[in-house]
Amino acid sequence: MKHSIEQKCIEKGVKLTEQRKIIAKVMSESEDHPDVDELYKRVSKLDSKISIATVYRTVKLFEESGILTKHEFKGGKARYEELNESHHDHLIDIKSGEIIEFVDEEIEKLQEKVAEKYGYKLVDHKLELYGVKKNS
Amino acid sequence: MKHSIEQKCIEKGVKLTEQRKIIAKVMSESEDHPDVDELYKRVSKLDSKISIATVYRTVKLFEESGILTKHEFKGGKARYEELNESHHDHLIDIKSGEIIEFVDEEIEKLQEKVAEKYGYKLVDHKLELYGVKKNS
DNA sequence: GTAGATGCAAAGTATTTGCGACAAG
DNA sequence: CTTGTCGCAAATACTTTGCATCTAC
Repeated sequence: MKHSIEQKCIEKGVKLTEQRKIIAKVMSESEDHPDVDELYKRVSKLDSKISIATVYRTVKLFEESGILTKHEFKGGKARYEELNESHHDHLIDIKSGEIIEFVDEEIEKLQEKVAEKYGYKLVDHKLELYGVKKNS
Repeated sequence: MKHSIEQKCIEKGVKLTEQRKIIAKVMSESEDHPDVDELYKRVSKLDSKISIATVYRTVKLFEESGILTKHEFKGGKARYEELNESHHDHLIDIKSGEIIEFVDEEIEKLQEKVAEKYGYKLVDHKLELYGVKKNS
C-alpha cells in the first residue's frame, strides 16, 4: 500500500516525480516535526543527488496543496508535519525541545467565540504552549 | 514625565544611551506592532544617524530585559510591542493585516490545565487567531 | 512532445557580528 | 578611566530564483 502522502498527491493531482516520492515517503514516516535541513538530511540518505532547493520547493508545494502544514515555533526555522484530519496544537518542552501534540475541544470553541465577538470568521489559528517538566 | 520604557530601563538597570532613549520613546508611543524595519524608519526620523544594527541590538536587549515582547506572526519578520502588566493575545485580519488584541481568561486557564495534564509547568504561550471580517 | 521539475549556483531577506572609534556612569 | 555601545561593513542563516537540462504524463 502506498503511504499516505503519495496517496494525497494523486488525489490532489500533484505530479509525482522521483524526488517528490522520496520526500513524501520520508515525511509520511516521520513522527516528529523536521525542519527543512533535517528533512534534507533524511532524504539524502535515500537519494544523495536531491538538492536542498527541491526540498524547499516541495514542502512549499505540499503545503499549498494542503498535504503538509508549516510551523514557525520559536527560534527560527520553519518545521513541517503531515496534515491530517485530526487537528492538534503543540506543547513544547523548552529544555529538551520535545514536542507534545494535544487537542482541547474547549479551547477550540472559545477561539471561535473570540473571533465571533470581534466580527471575524476564524480561518486559522496557532496555539503553542511552552513549558518545563515538573519535578515529578 | 518619562515615558514608560525609559522608566523601565532605569528600574532594570539597563544603561541608557542616546540611541536607546530614542528607540524607547518610539516604541512607547507606538500603538501597533512594528517590525525592525518599520521601527528603524520611525527612529531615523528623530536621529538619522542611528544604524539598523543598533536597532536590532536594542530590541533584543529590551526583549531579554522583559521590556519588549517579540512576535513572529505568519510571514517572516519579527515584530515587537511593549510588554506590560496586561497580557493579551492577537487576532489578525488576514486581508488587511490589522491586529486586534484580546484577552480571554477562560482560554488562559485551559492552557494551564493542558500543560498540567502532561506534567508541565506553563512558562509561555502563543495564541494567534487568523480571521476574515464577516460581511457585516 | 511539452509543460513543468530539477540541480546548481547566485541572489534575496532578515539578522548577527568583528572591530576600531566613542560615550555613559 | 573603563566597560560597554555605536556605526559600518562583512558575515551568517534561511529561503528563493534564473537558467539550462531533464522527466512525467
